[in-house]
Amino acid sequence: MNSPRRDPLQALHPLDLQQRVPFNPQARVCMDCGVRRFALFGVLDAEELQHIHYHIADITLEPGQPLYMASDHGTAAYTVREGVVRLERSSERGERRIVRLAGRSSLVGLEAMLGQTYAADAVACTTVRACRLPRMLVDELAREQPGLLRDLMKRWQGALDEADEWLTELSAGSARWRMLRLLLKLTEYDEPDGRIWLPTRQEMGAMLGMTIETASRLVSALKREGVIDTPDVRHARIDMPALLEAIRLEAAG
Amino acid sequence: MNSPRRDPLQALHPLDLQQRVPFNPQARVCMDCGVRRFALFGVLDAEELQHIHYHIADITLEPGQPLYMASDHGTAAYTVREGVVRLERSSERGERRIVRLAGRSSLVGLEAMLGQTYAADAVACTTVRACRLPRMLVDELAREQPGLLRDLMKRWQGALDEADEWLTELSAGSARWRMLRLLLKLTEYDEPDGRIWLPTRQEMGAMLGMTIETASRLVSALKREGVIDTPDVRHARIDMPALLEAIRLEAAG
DNA sequence: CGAAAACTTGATTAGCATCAAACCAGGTGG
DNA sequence: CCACCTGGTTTGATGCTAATCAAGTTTTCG
Repeated sequence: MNSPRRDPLQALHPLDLQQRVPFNPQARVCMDCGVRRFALFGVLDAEELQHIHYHIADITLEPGQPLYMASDHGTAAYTVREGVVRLERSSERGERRIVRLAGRSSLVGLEAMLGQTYAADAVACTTVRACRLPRMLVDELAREQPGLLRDLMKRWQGALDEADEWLTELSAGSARWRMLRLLLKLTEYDEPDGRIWLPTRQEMGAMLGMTIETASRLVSALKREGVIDTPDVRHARIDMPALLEAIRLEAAG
Repeated sequence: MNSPRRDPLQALHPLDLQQRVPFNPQARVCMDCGVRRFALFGVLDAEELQHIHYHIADITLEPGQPLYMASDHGTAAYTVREGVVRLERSSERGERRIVRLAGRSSLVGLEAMLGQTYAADAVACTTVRACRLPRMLVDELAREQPGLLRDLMKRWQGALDEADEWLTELSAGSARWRMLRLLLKLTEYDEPDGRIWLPTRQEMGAMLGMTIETASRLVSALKREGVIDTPDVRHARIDMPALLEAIRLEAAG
C-alpha cells in the first residue's frame, strides 16, 4: 500500500521511469516530501498522487504568525513539515490557553474537513513550514481511496489522546510536576541535533496554567539542578536520565 | 436523508405498512429508540436499518459500574441512551482524573472502531442505559452508507471540542470559577424535570483538579448563596440567572 | 546606543491542600 | 425499633504553594 522504492541519487526521477502516467508537478513535490510517509498522504501511492488537481501551497511562518484563526471559516487542513505550532483558545475569563502542540508530520485544522470553523487559533512557535491541503482535495482523494478516511479518523483519535494527556499530566499536579512533564513532552518535538525547542515563559504559562514568574523560577531551578541546559535562549538540551528521575521523585513526594 | 414521517399513535407500525422489507426485530427497536435521531444511526433511514445483522445489546449499569476499561481491546462503541458516563484515566502520579462526561445520545468508545484499545475507563455516574454497537456492524453500515463516516468524524471532532473546553474552562482559573463552570456544564445533562445530576465531591475533585474538601466548601457556599438547591443528595436545581451572574463576577474579579 | 521586550529574583499574600474531627444518611443485624 | 456501622460530607485550624507586586537584569532590535 505504500510508496515504491526510490533512489534519490538517480538522475532521472523514478516517477518518470517507472510509471506511464502524465507528469504532475504537485505529485512530484509530494513524492519528494520528507514527511510524506508519516503525513496524511502516506497512504497514497505514486499513482494516486497523480490525481491531485489542486494546488498544495507551501507555507512558511515566523514565530508568532498565525496559520489560521478560530473565527476563520476553514477551507483547508495543514500538514506541519517543520517547526512547532501551538493551538490556543481564549477562555471566557479572557485568558489565553494553549491546548495542544503540533510538530513535524502533524495534521492540524482537521475540523475544516467537516465544513466547520476552526476550533482554535494555530500560531507558529518556531519557524514553521506547512502544506495547505484544501478541503476539496482531501474530499476528492478520499472518494478514490477510502483508506484516507481511516487515516483521518486515526488522526482525530490521536488529537483526542493528546488532549486527554494534557488534561491528566499537564493540567494537574504541582507546578513542578507539570513543568517536568512539559519538558518530557517537548522531547517529542526534538531537532536532529538533540536540542529541543524551549518555549517562552509566557507560552509555558499558557500551557501549564501558571504565571510566567512561576515558570521562570522552575526553569531556573532545573538549570541549577542540571536537568536542562540552555545553549541559547530558545533551545535546551535535556539530561534525560535526570529528567526521568526528577519526575519519579515528584510523583512519589 | 433522514427518517420518514412517523405517527406513534398509529396502530400498525409504519415499517410494516410503508416498506416491503422483511421484518427485522433489531431495526424496529432502533426505529423506536428515543435518541435515534440524535445518535449514530440518525443518518440511516428505515430501509437501511433493515440491514443490521448484528445484535445490539441493551446495557444497564448502576452508578460505579464500568462500561469498559482502558486496557480492554475494544470491539464496540456505545451510544448512551440515558444517564451520565464519566471517562477517566489515571495519571502517572497515580491520581485518577475525569477527562470528559458523556450523556444522552453521546457516542463513547469510538477508538474501538479503529481497532485500538480504549483510551480511558468509562464508568457510570448515574443509572445508565446504553446500546452496544459492535465494530463489525458499524463497518458494514459505513460501507453501505458513507454518510455514517461523516457523522463519525463529526463525533470525533465533538469530543475534541469538549476536551478543549475542559482544558480552557474546567482546568484553569480559581477553584470557584471551575466549580461554577462545572455546574453550567452539568445543565447540559439535565433531566426532564429540570433537575441536574450532582456528582459526588470525589467526582467533582477528579474533574476539576481539587480536593474533596475544597469541592465541598464551594458547593456549601453556593447553596448558602442560593445559586443551587439540593432537593436530594445526588440532584440539584440551579438558579440559572444567579449562576450566570456568579460566573460573570468571577471572571471580572 | 537606547528603548522595548523578555526574563529573573525577591518579598508578601491569598488560595487551596492537608490534617483532623464531627456530622449525617442509609443500611444491617440484634 | 434502635444501636451501630459505614461511606460520603461538612467544617475548622494550620501550613505550604504559587499568585501577586515590585524591582532589577539580560536580550533584542531599530
